[in-house]
Order: sequence, then structure tokens, then C-alpha cells
Amino acid sequence: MTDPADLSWDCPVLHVDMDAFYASVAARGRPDLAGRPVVVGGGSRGVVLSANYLARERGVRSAMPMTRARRLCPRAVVLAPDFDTFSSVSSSVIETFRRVTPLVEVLSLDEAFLDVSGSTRRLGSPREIAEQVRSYVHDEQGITCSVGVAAAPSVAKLGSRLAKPDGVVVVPPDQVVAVLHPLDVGDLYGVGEKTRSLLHRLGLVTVGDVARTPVPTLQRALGHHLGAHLHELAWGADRRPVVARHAPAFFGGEPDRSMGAQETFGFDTDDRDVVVRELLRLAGRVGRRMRVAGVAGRTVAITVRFADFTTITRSRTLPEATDVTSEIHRAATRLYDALGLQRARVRLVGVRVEGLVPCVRVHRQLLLGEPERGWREADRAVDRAIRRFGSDAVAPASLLGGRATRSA
DNA sequence: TCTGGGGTCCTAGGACCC
DNA sequence: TCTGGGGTCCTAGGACCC
Repeated sequence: MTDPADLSWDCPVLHVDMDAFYASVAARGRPDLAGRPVVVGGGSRGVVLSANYLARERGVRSAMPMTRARRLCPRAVVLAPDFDTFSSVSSSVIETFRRVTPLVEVLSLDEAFLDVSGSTRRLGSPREIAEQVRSYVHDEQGITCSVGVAAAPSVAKLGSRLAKPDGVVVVPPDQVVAVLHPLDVGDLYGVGEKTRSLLHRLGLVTVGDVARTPVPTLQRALGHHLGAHLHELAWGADRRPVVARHAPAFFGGEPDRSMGAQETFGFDTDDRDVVVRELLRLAGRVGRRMRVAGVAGRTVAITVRFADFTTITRSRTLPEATDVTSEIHRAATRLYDALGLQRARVRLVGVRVEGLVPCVRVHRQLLLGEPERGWREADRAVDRAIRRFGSDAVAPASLLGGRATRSA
């Protein structure tokens, strides 16, 4: 108990964030990569998913176009992402967290909140627990993480950022204001580039500036919700409890509200047939994931991004929820055709189904008829074949040979 | 040489109903 | 006959996060 402030915390929260997670996992067991910049990403039109710290020294950042990253850091080793491995390492790390506390709120593959208020008697001060978590992760998974410790989740999250890489930052309650207020407003969770520059234009540059601005003023500038929310965050007053849950729809988790898939073409296209075939592939992917999860949805939405990067969405709500690939595809195609595009060059299309509910709650009138019943059974057969033989085994006839259009 | 893919939430306007 | 308000659903877009 080196930290007297620890004792005054009614509810200490840890935010654990893996350091350059994808890049670290991808480089594990690769001594040949030691001392080299590593970038995970790919595709001719892709972006950086993760960069290790040597690559970051050259200015490489997440979400940066790969072309730019290669220019900034020609020596970088570029690795393709392997999400199966990332997921499995992530699951192991989360199991490690659960040895410390059952109150683990998983935010993504590489970060989580841990409420350790029930663990201090057994494991020591919050700082000591943070160090234990770090050594467990390092010893068992061979990667490093950073931990922020505070009484509020939002402050703990800022702490882990300040701790990076490979460190711990504890922000006791009586130091929250001193730590928060000098930071740039862009450091607040929920403030991206647009909101940051809006606030800067208003003369609100630091978190302290936001904290000292009346809530109604913030609400006029940012909207009712965000205005009030940012004011709270600026005082470190986020008292949202840590909720034990797994982000994706795993057991016990809340079902996703929507499921979608999208894909950028290898080359922009103005060929309707190419787009409609792609919509079929995407509808198939989404439908299969919905059937695996046991959910159905009523609203089908498409996204279309044009060559100039302008992006539109169109959606239509069906009379009945569906998880049938052909129904999703039909709705998506109608939405696309309703755009009435002539020579527009399309860069990306996406399909999403929203308003998901568990299938058991969908009281389909099964008198609906044979055609629909037939499609459902066809979907099940395809799902079974894919489970047995892999996703290359089965495809609608119209997709056969279609892949060349994406990679040619 | 530009800019991925998976999501969530908020806002705002219009339709519609009470 | 005129006027108003509240609630909900639908649609489109935007911002944000990892």
C-alpha cells in the first residue's frame, strides 16, 4: 500500500490496452523481425491496421493509407492481418483479466475495463494489481500492454494512453483535474477530428477550457447530448459502472444491433452486374452470420461509395424480419437500382441488416409460403456445406468466376 | 499514391397517430 | 374549423471508435 490515495477509492477501475496489438501478435515468435519496423495491413487500396513503435517513429499511424505508410517507412515489414490468431490471443488475455476480477468489460479485441474494487483485499493496491496484470500478459502471451488506473472509466482510459507504451499511470481522484485540464480537447473520448477543430475554432483548446464552459453553450455548439457529455468528461465525472460483458455476441452478451459487410473493389466500376454480384456475396456473408447468431432483422441498408469518396446510404424496412440471403440481396439490389446510376464509378458497396432481434422472437407467419421456405432451406444447406468444406466450397452460380473482377 | 471494415450512437425532418 | 403538442417510426447523414 504505497499509495495512500488508493484507500480513498470506492471503485478503482483499470483500463488495459495492448500495445500495438496486431503488430505485436503478428511479430511474436519472429526473431528476424526484432529491431525492425512492422506494419500490419495490406491490399493495394488498404490502410494500416497496426504499426509497431519503430514504424510509428517514422510517422506511420493506424488508418493511414498503406501507400503513404510505405513511403514514410520503406524498410517496414508489412504483414497481412490474421484475425483468427488475433481473436485467440485476445480471448486468452481476457481470461487472464478474469483471474483478477469477474468484472471485465471487453471493449474490443485489444482493450478492456476491469473493476477491481473487489480485488484489492486479495491482490493489493490498484497499482499493484495493474502491475500484476501486465506481467501476466507479458509472461503468458509475449506481448506488452499499458494500464490506466482511476476512479472513472474515462479517466482510466486516458491514463492508459499516457502510460504507453508498456507502462502504468495512476490518476488518484484528487489529481484528476490537474491531469485532465492541460490536455487537448481531442484527447477526450468521443472527440474526433471534426469536433476537435470545431472546438478549437470556438477557442476551446484544452480540456480545462471545455470544463469551464457552461453546458448550454456546449450544447448549442455540439448538440444536446454531446455537449452535456463532454462537460462531464472534462471534469472526470464519468461514473458509468463497469459492466461485465463481452463486446461481440458471445454467450450471455447482448446481441448486435446490426450486422453488415462491405468491400472496396480492386478498381472502381460502373458495371451494374459487377455491383449486383458483389451485393450477392455480401448478402450471403451477412445472412450466414445472422443465421449463426440466430438473429433476423427488418431493415436492409446499402452503402455506396463513389470514386470521389462521397458515400451515401439507402435503407428500406421490410414488413417482416428476415435472415434469408436471397431476401437481403433482393432488397439491396432494389435499393441500388433505385439510385438510377448511369456512368457513376463505384468504389465500394456494403450491405447491412439493422434492427436485429433473436429469431425466436420473430413470429413469422409460416403460411408465408413455399418459395420463402425453399430459400431458407437452401440457405441452411449452404451453411452446412460451408461449415464442412470452407467458404470456397459453395457459391451461387452468378458468383463463379466473379472473383477475377475484384483482384484483376 | 490517397483514404478498410466492423460497428455504435446522435440528429433532424417528415409521416402518422392520438 | 382551426390549432397545438407529444410520441413513434422511418430514412439519411454524420461523427466517432477500434
